Amino acid sequence: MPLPSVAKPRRISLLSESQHTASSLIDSTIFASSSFPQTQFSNHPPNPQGHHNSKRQALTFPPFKRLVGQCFHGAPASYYASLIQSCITRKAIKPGKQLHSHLCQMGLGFNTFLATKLVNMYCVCGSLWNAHHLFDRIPKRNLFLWNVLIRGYAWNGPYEVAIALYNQMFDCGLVPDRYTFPFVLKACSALSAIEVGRKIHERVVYTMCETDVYVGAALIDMYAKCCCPQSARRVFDKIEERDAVLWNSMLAAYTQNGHPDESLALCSEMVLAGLRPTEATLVTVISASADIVALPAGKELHGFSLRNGFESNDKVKTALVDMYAKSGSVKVARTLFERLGEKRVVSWNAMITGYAMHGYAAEALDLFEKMKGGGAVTDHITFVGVLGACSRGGLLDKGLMFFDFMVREYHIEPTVQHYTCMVDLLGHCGQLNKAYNLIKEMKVMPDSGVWGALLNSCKIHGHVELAELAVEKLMELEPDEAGHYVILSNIYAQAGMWEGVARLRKLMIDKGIKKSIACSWIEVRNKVHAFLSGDTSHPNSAAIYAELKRLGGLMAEAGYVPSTDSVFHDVEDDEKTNMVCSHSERLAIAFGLISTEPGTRLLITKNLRICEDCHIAIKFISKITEREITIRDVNRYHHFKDGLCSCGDYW
DNA sequence: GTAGGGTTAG
Repeated sequence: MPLPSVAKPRRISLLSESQHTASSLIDSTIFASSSFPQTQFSNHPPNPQGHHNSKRQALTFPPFKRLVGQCFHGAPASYYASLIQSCITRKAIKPGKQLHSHLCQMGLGFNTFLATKLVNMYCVCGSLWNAHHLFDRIPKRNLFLWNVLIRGYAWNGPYEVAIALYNQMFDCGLVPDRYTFPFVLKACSALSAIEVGRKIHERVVYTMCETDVYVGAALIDMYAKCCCPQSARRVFDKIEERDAVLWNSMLAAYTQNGHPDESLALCSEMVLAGLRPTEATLVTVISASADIVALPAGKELHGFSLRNGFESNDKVKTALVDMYAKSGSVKVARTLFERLGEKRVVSWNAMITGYAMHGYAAEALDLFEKMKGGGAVTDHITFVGVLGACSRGGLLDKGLMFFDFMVREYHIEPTVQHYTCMVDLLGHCGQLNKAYNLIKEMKVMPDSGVWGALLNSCKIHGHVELAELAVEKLMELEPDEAGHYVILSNIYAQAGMWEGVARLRKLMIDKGIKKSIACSWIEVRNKVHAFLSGDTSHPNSAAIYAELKRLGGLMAEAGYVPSTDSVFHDVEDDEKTNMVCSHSERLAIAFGLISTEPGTRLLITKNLRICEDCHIAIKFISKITEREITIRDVNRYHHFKDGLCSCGDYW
């Protein structure tokens, strides 16, 4: 925003001026100076080139000091309040501090009204130490003051202090009000502190604030961040007069907790209830449609946003880039990405990770270079995309270089996701010991994703010892997940260690662990068709199996040799279907081939990780049929594993 | 006389 061009500070009598004029004066006096750095008033971090060094600030502030010294004697508190407000609006802590010091000289430093404004000023500027220090010295603390400080901590952290202050309020005989709750609940959201959050909810009910939309939205957000969407829904249902933000909060609660279908359905209800979707509504539900890989729903939302004046909204457009990229339409995503008015880090990340997800390693890395060249801010998610691209593309040297680059140049501490990419990359390239050493060096606790990446690599390279170690860790982290046992069993089978296969099978029976049912689905002409492994319930089942058999013959001619390593997993299903491998993704592909025009791209979604043999088979099918086939895992959505997917019933 | 809530990448 360009700064106003008033050059000289005016010297006038202020006592008869309105607050608005006082505010304008301080604006023009302090902030109009062309030498004052613009970044001082923005949310951006200080310029590393040091544009606002002490010399420049010294040049800027004297006019304000003169103003303070010459004009303020006898001014009413409301006048000072408006000056502090100017500092708050511009997040200008230095003039604010000067004003604070002046008020102390005038004996107004602990005036509750003005001091509360000053505490707010320090909070808004992120200087919680100053805010708290002043708070401690104010003799008469009212509820308003407590709320201001709690809000400061809820915005800036440490969040625990916001909760501690909330508890201290009671000791001082104060009762929280409808303003207190959203602040303290925000701190609970940040900490995922569900127990504290529930206690606060009890207090909300006790103080009859449950139907307030602001409190309600904060409660919904708290339950959403604590992975309790059902509790969020109960709050939502109790509020009769709902505004758009309340609806948006509930939509986000569903989207964030892996219920994109519920989010889309609720959005329809919102429109039927007569509410106009806002930017946040669209961003949330477009994100939901990306998670569900429901391209028709996503396209519909794209159309809706165009018709309702969001065509030039960059946040909505970024959500669309993400949706198209995740759905495999990377070209459409790129076109939209290029049309963005301002490319923010989120937009770059959506495009880079979209490329990485679908194996376009060169495009992802090329875009990353463009991002760096344009001087865009880079964050840890950018590197999840970059390292993911290297991992998918088998680019070992580049992956190692970027990992090093991220730590040394960008000072980004690697997260568990970065390590997962690196273990996957090293492991796939056969450097299993290096992958294991990297896990041992990790500063963060390795999760099931990291050990799973190592286990998968062990399967590819037949490394029994490390696979046993990885499964041992995975059994601790996810004791009921059948997939880990199955993979180890297959590794034993590959190595001819049949006693190991038998031992694992017994272990699974003893523990009562059943393997998850793999489900894949494909959308053809606006209808979703879902398939289970070995499924024969589809009306076109006979034609699907005939197509699979035909493909099997063509693939054999093209040199495809089915892998025999998956004995534990596959033989039972395949015996039922005359030895045609009928994994769910292959059924979905066969159905897609007989139901769509030649040349149509096929997008299959799968709820479990695709096996290596199907990976190879799909490459053959793609080559033979000249079709682009994309498989997307959505295995993070647990509800797909609960048997909800049956043919055609999903919608 | 001062204050409040939601959304965007793997």
